[in-house]
Formats: sequence, C-alpha cells, structure tokens
Amino acid sequence: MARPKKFPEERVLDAITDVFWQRGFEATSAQDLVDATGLPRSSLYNAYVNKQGLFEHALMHYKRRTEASAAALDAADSKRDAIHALLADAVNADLSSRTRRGCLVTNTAIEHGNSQDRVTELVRKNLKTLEDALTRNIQAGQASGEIASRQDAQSLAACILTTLQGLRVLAKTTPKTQRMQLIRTIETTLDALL
Amino acid sequence: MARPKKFPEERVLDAITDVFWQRGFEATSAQDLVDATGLPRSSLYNAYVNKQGLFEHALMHYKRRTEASAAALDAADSKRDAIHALLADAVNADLSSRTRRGCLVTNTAIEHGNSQDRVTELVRKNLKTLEDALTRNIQAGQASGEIASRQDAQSLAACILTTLQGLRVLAKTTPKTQRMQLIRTIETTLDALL
DNA sequence: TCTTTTTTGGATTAATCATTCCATTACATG
DNA sequence: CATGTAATGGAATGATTAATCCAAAAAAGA
Repeated sequence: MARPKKFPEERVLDAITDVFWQRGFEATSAQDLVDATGLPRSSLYNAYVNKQGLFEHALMHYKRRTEASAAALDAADSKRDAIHALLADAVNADLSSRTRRGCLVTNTAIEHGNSQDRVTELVRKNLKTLEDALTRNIQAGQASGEIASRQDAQSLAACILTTLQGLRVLAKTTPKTQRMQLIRTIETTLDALL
Repeated sequence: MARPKKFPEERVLDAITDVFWQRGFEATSAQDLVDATGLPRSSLYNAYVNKQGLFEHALMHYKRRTEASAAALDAADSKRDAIHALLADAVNADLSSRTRRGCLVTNTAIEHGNSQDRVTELVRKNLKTLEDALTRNIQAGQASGEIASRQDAQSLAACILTTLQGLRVLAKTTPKTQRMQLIRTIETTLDALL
C-alpha cells in the first residue's frame, strides 16, 4: 500500500548504546540521544517508546559483544590463555580510555539495582551468557589437563566472573600508572584457581 | 559575639549518606535530601555549598564504615575467618535488603568514573583503607601459619578486594534464592588463595 | 499521478532540576 | 536586655527534563 517501516539501523543502535555506555541511564538525556543518532526526537520515541525502551534496546544490542567474548572463549586454543585474555583485555581497555566507560552490564547492575523488571532480566542474561561460556571453557581445559580439577568448573567459572566484575569496578578509579597491579591480580587469582 | 555555627549533626550526615547510598548521585534530588534530613533547603546549601559538596561529605562520612570493617579485620582472632566474614556479610546484607543499595564506594566508582576530582580521590582512599587492612590481616595470618604463604600478602589482599567488589556487583541482580552460589564463590576463592 | 502511510522537524508541555534570595526567627554573648 | 549573627522557611529562578503533538515532507505501490 504505502511507505514501509524502516527498521532500526545498526548505526542507530550503536550510537544509542554508546551514549548509555558512557554516561549511564540517569545521566543520559533524550537530547544526548538525538545528538548521537542524528535522528529527530519523534523518530526515536516512535521506534523505542520511551527512555526505558531505548535503554533496553541498548542492553540487547550490547549482548552481541558479550556473545563475542563467549565465542572467543569457546574458540580458543589454550583455554587458560583465553581466560587470561578476557580479564586482561577488560583492564587494558578500561585503563587506556580517558572516559573509563567500563562494561555496560556492570554499570547497569550497579546503577539499576534489583528492580525486577526487564532491565534486570537483561543484565542477568548477559552475565549468564558469559558465566556459561566460562564454565564450558574450564570444563574443556580440565578435560585436556590444561586446567587443574581441584574444584568443579561451575564454581571456578563463578569465581572468574566475580573477579572480572571486581576488576571493572577497580579499573574505574585506578590510575594508569598502576595498571600492572591489576594485571598481577589477574595472574595471582588465575594461578590460585586454575 | 553572636549565635555560633551549629553544623553539621551526625544525624544529618547519616540521612544524606543514606539517600546517596540508596539512589546514587544523579538520581538523588535536592528535594530528596530535604525530605530525608528534615532540614530546609537553604540550610543544606549553606552548610555544604552544593550537591557535589553534599555528596563528598557523604563519602567522607561513609569512610567510618570502611574503617570499622578494617578495624574488625585487625581485631579478629582468626584472620581467615575475618576475611570470610567480610565477604559473606556483604553478600548477606545486600541480598537480605529489598533495595540492594550495595556499597557506596563501589556504586560511586561505577557511577562517577575517573573524573580525577575530589570524589575519585575519596573513592580511592576508601578502597586503600580496606586493601591495607586486608594486607595487614593476611600478613598476620601468614606469620601465625593460619594462612598459606604461596603469594605475598599484598597481592592476595588485592585479589580479595577485587572479589569483594565483584560480589557487590553480582549481589545487585542475583535473586535471593541463589544466595548459596555467591557464598560458594567466596569459599572457592578463599580456599584457592589463602 | 494519486493514495496511503511513515518519517520528519520542531514547537510545546508540564514537571522537575539545582540553586539563590530574602525576610523572619532563634539564640548566645556582651 | 540588646545586638549581631546563624538558621529557617519558602518563594522564586531559570535551566533542563522526558515526552507529546501536529503539520509538512517523503516514499512506495496502485
């Protein structure tokens, strides 16, 4: 009949996600999103209903990154090195950027809390995706003998995930000059656990 | 000469800290602080200059809690049990409250980022106070033979602090029913490290 | 080209925001 | 009691907020 709906473009979601990632939910204004996307205000509200909807889509969009990290764990040759890289990359990315945006999931867990709504559910899903990948990774490493079997893979995965989240917190305020201390924390923890 | 300055009362700082702790900096309005303290708006601004100043005083006030935790570590009989209690108390406190306010220092590290101002400095100070207490605690435990000496106390303390921060992130969205999984993470990590 | 629907641009709304101002009240000291 | 200063209570400021509305433009099939 007539003009068809134009689906939300990739670039738009990238821009929206970036803004929320950098500033958080509360500190992001509708104007920020208009500026970042280049789209008119009414188009944004038409496509995503409201600020909450925009944020939920950002979180859904972010999940692709989480899945990419999970895939890297699965594809890795050395399982142990893959875990080390996951943690070290997070620290290095945080410390090398001036803005220290960290991880959108971590940031959202802290800012949003436990409101038992769709956002909380999305945070949990992101965390579970990574935790499951870590468990698979450790299981494979234990099967090949690369990783010690002192503890079951699931418990170890939970410990690694916890350390990752802790590093993202500490990397927010740690001066660049103390990067090696965070790297040492990674190595001490992995040496002890795996 | 005349009427002396009365400010600031302990109760007022408690109330201010509570509001920021529960809602974060951005989501807290001046009205929230007026309601929580029962003080008129102008009294608050007169005493603390602006919202930023109010927040800084909340962080300074919060440091007493951090110091109390540090003192508990120092005073403990069993050094290892004291560390376990520090982590488990954090998890239990978070999961048992409906609001999940977590830790003001963790929340601020995430929300405020690395603006290199007074707030960042206060976050770092809080973290350092706890890290130093952990180091002292582990050193004492290693001296008495209660804690293994596979790694130096300082590195181990950094690992414990990282785990604590990670737990505070995860405790924000973990359902109450999964409390035991967080407790298991504590035990697995401590078994491996200490 | 006409019709139908979507997208656009921007003005607008009503609420809320941090902050300021000031006349009034309270109070400790000289 | 008188005096000077601090705290109070609110009203008021101007900026910014999320969200809505609508007329005009754009686009694709009939």
